[in-house]
Amino acid sequence: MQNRKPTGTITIGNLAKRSGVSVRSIRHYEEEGVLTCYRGDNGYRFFSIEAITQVRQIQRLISFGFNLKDIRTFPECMRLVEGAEFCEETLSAQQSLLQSIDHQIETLEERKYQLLKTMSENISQASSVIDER
Amino acid sequence: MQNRKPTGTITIGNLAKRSGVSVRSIRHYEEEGVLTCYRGDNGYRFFSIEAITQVRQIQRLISFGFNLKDIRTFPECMRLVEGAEFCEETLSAQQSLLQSIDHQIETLEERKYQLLKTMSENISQASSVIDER
DNA sequence: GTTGACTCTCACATTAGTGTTAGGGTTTAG
DNA sequence: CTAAACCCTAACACTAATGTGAGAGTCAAC
Repeated sequence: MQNRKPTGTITIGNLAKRSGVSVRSIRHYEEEGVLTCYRGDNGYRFFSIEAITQVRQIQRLISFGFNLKDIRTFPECMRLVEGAEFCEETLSAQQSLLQSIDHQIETLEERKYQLLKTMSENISQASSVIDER
Repeated sequence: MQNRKPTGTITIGNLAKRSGVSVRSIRHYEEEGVLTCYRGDNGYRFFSIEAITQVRQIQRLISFGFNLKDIRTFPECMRLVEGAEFCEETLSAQQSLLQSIDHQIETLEERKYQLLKTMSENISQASSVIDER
């Protein structure tokens, strides 16, 4: 059991409790290759302590609008993979992330503008829905 | 055929061409109850000319982030259903729509802020979680 | 040595809009 | 009459993350 559970590692349930992420999601992250783990000879997953921050980071990236396929391509340092040091790729990855967010904001601003336009048209037109052909 | 195709109506393919919305989507809108049509005795759907603006409006509402279930509950005037006049409900519906968009923008601004914060911190956070058990 | 708490894999459900295909009627033009 | 071009219903696929449950193995404590 000592060689089955490498020292300094935690089980999936433990990781789930500590990170606040469901066991199901963690398994999914691991299956999708955005999270690594050791496997005991009983098949159990054993995660390093760093995985706690990793899964949180993954959920943060998801909340940014990325899917797991995107995240998998990110530099390891950005995913906080253990052993990864700060790397140059992080900056450009974060910059494109920032760009993506800005783009989403722009899209929403455009929708807002269109809505306001529609609203002002409704007030002036009020009943000109008899056109079109 | 003249009584099968009521005058002033168009077929689904025609509506698709004129509105730029796929036949499949139009059928789906009709099935979901956000779009009305007549049925010929051959089972064909016949839409009024106003449906052209209606399906465009539906897609606009979808682009605002609403689903068809939401849209179905909207006042008819907001969905531009034929015969509907301007009504008071439209304004409040549009206002909550506006509020929803503003909320989404706020969320994104927060994410952007968090990202910028992360970017400025990212050197120091790799080894801040050494608490075991 | 048995029970309870874990873990594993596999697989289907959900949400929503849209694409696609199959199999079969209908209309229209030549 | 026939062929092209429409239309119909029904049903499954896709995307993506997560929930849920079955059936089975494992571990720890009493």
